[in-house]
Parts: sequence; C-alpha cells; structure tokens
Amino acid sequence: MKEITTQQQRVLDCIQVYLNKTGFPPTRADICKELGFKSPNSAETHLRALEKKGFISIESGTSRGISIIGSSNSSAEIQDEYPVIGLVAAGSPTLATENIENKINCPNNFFDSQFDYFLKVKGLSMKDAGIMEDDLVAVKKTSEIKNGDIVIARIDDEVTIKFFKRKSEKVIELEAANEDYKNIIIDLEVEDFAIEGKSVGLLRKN
Amino acid sequence: MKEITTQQQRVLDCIQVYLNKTGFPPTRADICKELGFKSPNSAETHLRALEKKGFISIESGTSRGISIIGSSNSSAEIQDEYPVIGLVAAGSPTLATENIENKINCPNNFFDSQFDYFLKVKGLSMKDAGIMEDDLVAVKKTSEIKNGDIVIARIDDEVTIKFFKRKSEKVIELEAANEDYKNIIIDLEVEDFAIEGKSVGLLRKN
DNA sequence: TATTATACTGTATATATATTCAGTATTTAT
DNA sequence: ATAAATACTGAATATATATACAGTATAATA
Repeated sequence: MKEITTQQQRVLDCIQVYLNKTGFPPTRADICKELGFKSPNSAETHLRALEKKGFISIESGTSRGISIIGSSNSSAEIQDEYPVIGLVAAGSPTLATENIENKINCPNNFFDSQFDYFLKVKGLSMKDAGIMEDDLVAVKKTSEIKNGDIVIARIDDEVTIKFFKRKSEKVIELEAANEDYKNIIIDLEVEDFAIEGKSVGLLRKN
Repeated sequence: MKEITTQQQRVLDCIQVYLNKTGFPPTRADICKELGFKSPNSAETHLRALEKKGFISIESGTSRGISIIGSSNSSAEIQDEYPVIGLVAAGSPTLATENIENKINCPNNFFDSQFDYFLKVKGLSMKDAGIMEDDLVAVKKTSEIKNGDIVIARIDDEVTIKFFKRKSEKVIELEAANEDYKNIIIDLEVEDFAIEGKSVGLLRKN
C-alpha cells in the first residue's frame, strides 16, 4: 500500500463516515458537499488516486460503485448472531425459543470450527477442564465425535456436558472433570441417549 | 417487525449478498437480474413492501439508496481488531509489534467491559480459576484494581496473571489459583512492579 | 528544466437509475 | 363479495450520477 496524502485521507474518511451513516457509498457530489469542493471532478480525481494506490475500488459506470478495500464487511468475515441457551426445559428441543436466554454477535469464524449456539454451563462438573459455572460453551451440532471430545449430551430429558469415551459398541462413558462428580455409564440399548453436539470453544465474561 | 413473505425474504437476502459481494447496495435492475424478474417494478414493489414492514429504509431519489435496518454495520455495534499477545519479550512494552502473535476481530462490546488486547496464557497457575494454558484472556489496561480481580502484572521483566490482594499500603500479594504454585508477595518499596491491566473475559479455542 | 503528481474550478453529457403508470393474476382477509 | 396485499410484465421518463474535457496553480521529482 503506497502512501496517502492528507486530502486523499480526508476523502477516504469521508467515504467511510458516509457508509456508516447511510449504509451506501457517496456520489462525487456527496463528497464535494461534505468536504467543500466546488467541482465533482475534485472528488473524481481523488477517487482515481485512491484507486491507483489500492485503497478503494471503483466499479466503472456504476453509481456509488465505491468500495473500501480491506474493510471488515467485505466478504471474508461474516458477523452472525448466536443464541445463548440457558436452562433447557425438559423434553423441549435445545434450540426452542423458550430456551434462548439472549443472543451474542460474533464472527462466524471466531472459533476454529463453525458452531451453532452458546450453552451456558450449570454446575462445576467440568471444572478441571477449565469450564466453570456460567461459562458459555460454543457448541457445534454434530455426531462426529472422537474419544476425548467435550460433548453436550442428552440423557432422558437432561442436558449435560462431559468428556466422551466409547467403551464398547454399545457402551459410552461420560467422564466428568471434577473428582466430586461421578462418571456416567450409558448402555445404548437401555437408555434414552443422544449427542447434541460438541464443544469447539469457550467464552467467559467476568 | 411484521412477518415477511418468502419472496420478500429472497429480495432481502439478495440485498445482503450483493452488499457483502460489492460493498454497495443493488439497483432495482440488479435485484431483477439476480432473482430472475423481468421488470424493475417487481423489485420496486418488493422493496416498498420491505420498507413498509420496517426491514429496510429507502432514500428517495437516491441511486442504490437502500439500507438494511438493524444490520451490524449500522453504528451500534462496532467490530474491532484486537492483538493477541503471546510471549512478552523481556523489557519490551507488552503491545510492541514483536509481541503480537496475530489478531482477532470481535465486537468491541463483546465482554462486559471494554478491553485492549488478548493475552495468551502460559502455564497453569490459574487453573482453579478456569484459566488453562493457551487460553486467551481479554485484558483491559487499567490501574483500577479491586481485591479479587484477576490482574496481569509485571515483576521486573516478567509478565504474570494472578489474583490481586492488597495486604497493606506497600505490600501486595499475587495469589495463584493452583496449589502447585506459590503466591508472590510484592514489597512495593523494593520490587520493580507494575499492573498491566485486568482480565475482563476469556476466550478458548479447541 | 521538463515532467509528473497533487489539488482544485467549471461546463457538458451520455447513461444509469428511481419511479410512475397501465395492466394481469392469485391469494388473503373482512 | 369485496377489498387489500402479493406477485408479477412492460413501457416511459425525469433525474441522479459518472465521467470526459478544458483550464489554472503549486509542489515534488528526475
């Protein structure tokens, strides 16, 4: 990126401010009005200079066809809204509206893997894995689980978070990370058991 | 917000996609081309319906004067870039370029308090507080510290993260959250000590 | 010294674009 | 049963907008 002059910086800032204010880029005339130029060609030449230096791109023959290069909203990173799931009502699907405590905006590539919602942790059963009460675990809905993954599982109507360990074809152990809690052995032929997903990250506000 | 029809949703999505792709909103003709309409008035009526229902606003007499209401870039929430600080070189200021491992985009109101950078945690001295190796602690640069706060402190040239406890006017105790680590007693008259900031949140990727 | 980049004014114009009007048809409320 | 909303085509038009052309002036570069 080449160096920018003071006036060109003012024009660039003007575009950004206009975008924030209106949601769409300015015309040459808009820029003139904002910066006090008396000819649209003043804006035009600055825009061409900014384009040549790689700060913006201009779509030819297109009204307001200016886009700032390297600006956050340009393709690469997408901001999404993720629900925070608190206490899950017995019997209801996890993502049912009644279970959504609030919502959090964050980039969709925030964790190493895509995810679907945040689960607000109750209890200290995963304390030794660094998961504390009220922590928000980023949950990816999937059934691709490896031994040692931290899974969100549903046994009968209760949702729990534990380490996953397959003991045999039909037996799974859910391991707590806290000596005060005992592990849970699941016999798939007997119990009503389902994997909701697995943890791909964690968020704590304090 | 009133309910939206399938076609109106398609138009709304089309605007968002066009915005992400180009950086500016589509014209009526652009929408037609994208969704297969043969008359610009098809787009027009959908836009008017979306405006009436409060999903978008349309600047009259303005080319591409469409903005999506409640969209992330509209003032309220600001996306920022935060540096991740890894190993801090002895003697260098924490935020020196050489210490920046990489950068993370996240909303600036992501944690309950504003913050300045992420610190990548080394060691397990705060294990019982749920802070594990390689966790990213959101650090707010401040000297307003209360007892019990998790602080990022610098003793001589070493950066450490501990619980803060003031013992007296001139003595501070830095308390680890792991019985294998011993607490640090600081005599302010003797030691070269500084508070870098405090933890306001935590981020873990796994 | 000549050249290029910067920084403007001022005028003109082809065209990109919003927007209105006239229809047709289907579905949904009252 | 009638009105209102939805979902379109097709054509026409005023104007919003990009963009070229003709100048002037200053500072930086080669």
